[in-house]
Amino acid sequence: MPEGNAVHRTAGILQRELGGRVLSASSPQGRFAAGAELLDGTRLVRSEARGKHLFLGFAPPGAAVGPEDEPPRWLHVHLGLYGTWTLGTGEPPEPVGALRLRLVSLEDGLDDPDEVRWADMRGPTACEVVTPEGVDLIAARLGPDPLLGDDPAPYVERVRGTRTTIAALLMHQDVISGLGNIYRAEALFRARLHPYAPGRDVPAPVLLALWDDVSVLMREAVERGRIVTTDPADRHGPGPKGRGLDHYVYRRAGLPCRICGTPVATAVLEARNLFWCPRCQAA
DNA sequence: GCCATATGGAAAG
DNA sequence: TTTCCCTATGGCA
Repeated sequence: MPEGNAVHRTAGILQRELGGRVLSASSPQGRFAAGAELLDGTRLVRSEARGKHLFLGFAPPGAAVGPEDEPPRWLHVHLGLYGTWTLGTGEPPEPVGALRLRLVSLEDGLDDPDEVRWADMRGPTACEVVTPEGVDLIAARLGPDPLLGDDPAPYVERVRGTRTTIAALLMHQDVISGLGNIYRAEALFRARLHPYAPGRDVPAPVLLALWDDVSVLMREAVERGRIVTTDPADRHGPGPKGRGLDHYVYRRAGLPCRICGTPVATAVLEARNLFWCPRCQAA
């Protein structure tokens, strides 16, 4: 259930665990059988993320693919809301349920069964084999990604050019890519921005500060494997168990704002739940 | 253990 | 605008 941070993290893990290896690919569920066949027996040579999209580059096992060479074939994955990767070492477990794709390392001469690596993927919204041009086509639909160190100018320009609310725009992947519902709510709170402010009314320096803020937060989350947006000084007081102190307003409807105590407000915007503090984020 | 909910987006209608 | 994908988590019994 990833926002951009989790996708970038997964890309790194897959690169580390399976990168450079020849893999078997299968679709126990059957729904990706044709695609898996195209990848079966090829080598994973690249693992990259852009926004919430994951791209795995594959090349024939014998081909010399250097850092500059473009893999001829890519697996494009978008996990959507339910999708998930599960990785492991050793003998992969018997496939259970709707297993869309299984990748298993196939190195000749490996005696140690623990050196077998596998990766299972379930429930993705998108899972397809595409050409390099196909990758470009998908990337062209995406706005700048804070985790890639992109130039934020196009994002600022898009936001400043419309009356659409800032809360809606932060979720539009063609405006800024990688943010999801948690970062939307938390970044707006940290900026003390009202979610319904029209994009054109938000000053460019404020938009740039928000960009810088999520860049740092998301980078931390890639390392940590978990989204924490509260500053340490604000991480106090009674709260739900577990991750209850990680956020300022996300999923805290009706609970007191960590800063001012006002009950956190909620509304549905473009079919997604929105959370904000009506006092700290005054109109 | 059961049940409601959801960090998303594409396809269908 | 609604439906689908069909997993994982957290709260509660």
